[in-house]
Amino acid sequence: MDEKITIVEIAKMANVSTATVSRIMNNTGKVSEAKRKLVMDLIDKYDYKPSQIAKTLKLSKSNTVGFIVPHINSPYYAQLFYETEVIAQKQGYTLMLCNSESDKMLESKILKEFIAANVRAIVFLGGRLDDMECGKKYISEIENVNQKIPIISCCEVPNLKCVQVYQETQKSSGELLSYLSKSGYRDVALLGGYGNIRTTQKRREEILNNAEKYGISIRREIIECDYSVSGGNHAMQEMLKKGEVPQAIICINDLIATGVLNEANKHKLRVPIDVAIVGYDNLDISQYIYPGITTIACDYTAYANAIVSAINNLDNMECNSRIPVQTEFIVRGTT
Amino acid sequence: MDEKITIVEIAKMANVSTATVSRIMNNTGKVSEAKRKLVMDLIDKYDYKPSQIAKTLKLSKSNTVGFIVPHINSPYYAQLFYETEVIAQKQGYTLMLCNSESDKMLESKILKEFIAANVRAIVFLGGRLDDMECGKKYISEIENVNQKIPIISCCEVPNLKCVQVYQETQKSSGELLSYLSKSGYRDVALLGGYGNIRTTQKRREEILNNAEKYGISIRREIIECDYSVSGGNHAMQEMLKKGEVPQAIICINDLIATGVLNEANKHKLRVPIDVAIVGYDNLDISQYIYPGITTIACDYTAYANAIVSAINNLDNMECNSRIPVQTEFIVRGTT
DNA sequence: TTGAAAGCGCTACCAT
DNA sequence: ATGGTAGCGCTTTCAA
Repeated sequence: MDEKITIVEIAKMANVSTATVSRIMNNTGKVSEAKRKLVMDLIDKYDYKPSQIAKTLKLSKSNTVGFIVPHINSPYYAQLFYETEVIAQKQGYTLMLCNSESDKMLESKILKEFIAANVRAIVFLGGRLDDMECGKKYISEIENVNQKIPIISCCEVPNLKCVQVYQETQKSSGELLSYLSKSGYRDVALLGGYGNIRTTQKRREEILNNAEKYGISIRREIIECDYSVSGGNHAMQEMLKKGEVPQAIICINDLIATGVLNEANKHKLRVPIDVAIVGYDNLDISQYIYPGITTIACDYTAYANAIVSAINNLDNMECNSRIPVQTEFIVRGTT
Repeated sequence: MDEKITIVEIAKMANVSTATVSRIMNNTGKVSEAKRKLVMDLIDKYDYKPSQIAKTLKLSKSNTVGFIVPHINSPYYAQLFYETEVIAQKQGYTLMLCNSESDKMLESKILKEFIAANVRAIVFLGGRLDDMECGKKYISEIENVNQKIPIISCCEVPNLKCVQVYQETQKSSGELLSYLSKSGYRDVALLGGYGNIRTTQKRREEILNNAEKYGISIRREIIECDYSVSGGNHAMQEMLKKGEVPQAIICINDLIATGVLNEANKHKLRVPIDVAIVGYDNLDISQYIYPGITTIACDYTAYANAIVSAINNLDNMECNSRIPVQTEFIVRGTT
């Protein structure tokens, strides 16, 4: 292993103090042009980069951001993390990423690790914040941590005191209903997800509460399933078993919609003639999977920008900020 | 913001020295049972967790690992990262994840950030290491960094002095050819990827060099495309335009295979009767997309275990270690 | 068994 | 314009 070079070595070689080197690197305070040049050359020559560890300890302020997702191998989280990291990286942040499996114990462990790592902020997705049945103590843990390190919740949680950045699907769900109505779909079913998940419940209610005014009837029964392609497969199998297929199925995300589409293909149902399919999120594959999934699209770039902006403005931000990110309704081949 | 509690506060409240608190937390040195209990209670009460930053600075050894991928929104990288993080987390590591876009400048920037963050090790995927046309200076940068921080290359790179963990597809590609032969596929094409990418070239050669002995003829022309579903779509369109479709298409990964499958569906080709499709990697969706993609499967868990083991054993490891991870040939509906 | 104190690499205050 | 130095929170050696 090579010796790691420090500010002391640079200072010695340049015959200046560490203070001067520090000033030069951070552009703080006046330094003569001669010394600046001398020191910069040394920095270049030795490819010196100051220790973020020491800097963080000294300033008690790091450029690291903690990111918690249930599982990054789910394309929605992967896409959002991707966009966020790309933007954050350009602004000098480095992201730590942990999978929580939506397990509250593990979430707590990760939260503690992030505190110990002195991260600048914590971006929190899924898990307890998305769970309406989550116990009070887990929510207050969030608020306690938020006293030490700002938490950005990517779920809208009433009464939770922390910055919240989330998708606003209200307008799009109206457009979806309007479109379905105009296209002649009257018998429509909701499918997938679980009722205790905030995001899911919100999407369902937006549909349920507005369908009537578009002359659409939503089936009473909602077949639930987990948020994956196989979830969609199973749910569609169940629907097929139970009887008549509706004219259109609104799946609670694109992964489930993909599973439903597969299952429809398998059973020789023609999409969208025999059954239309709609999803949410607009995953990358949704546009490439034949015949293309009609979806209420997340604007990942806007979402990521909102998150990074929030991180940048943490100091002058209401602890109660609510930052909605607008979605967009996109029509493709499945409707 | 709450005051962050430190070892000094704990020590004061317990009327002991910080040395004693440190000994208790780390189980190093003898401490009387009375003091141990006293201090432990305080630690619990205040939910105290020592600053990893200070610890890292002091010990010049962190529990952070740097992970570089071209783009985490690609399911192969997401799955591998996921498995690795889950295992690493259990062993006390925290992972930093950066997207390089396979951009060599950005890779260099990230490498420097990881050094500044004093990460324990760097796991490097894709980009320059997978590029046979990569200039010498970028490779020697890897070796230079490796002098300071161990790099684990997830690509087999001849002559590169660093630990290398990679998929070994040799055996599986034999099984694939044998299977295709027995199933009566004689006219087979390779499709997708780029010839300058090591992993791709290796896969192609394994097929090309062994097809004959199984009585299979591989088409001369390889239509290239990027490693995505849309890449597969386009490549298949091109193949369709050029003329007769082969009996089977070996796609260089499952994403491309998915695109090819979609395009086949779109053109009413029956899979596998009119054309059979094979992929590599065994992504999650490969088993759910109807009718299921036949693939040479990556064993993600084994791969992740190999990576974390390597991180654990870095000290007593040859700087030239080569750690192959065996793949498995899986037959599904597309053949 | 325990404590005092040096020092990890850096920044910023206080002098000059 | 420049340097000396305290101190961020921790571990570990040295003494007692």
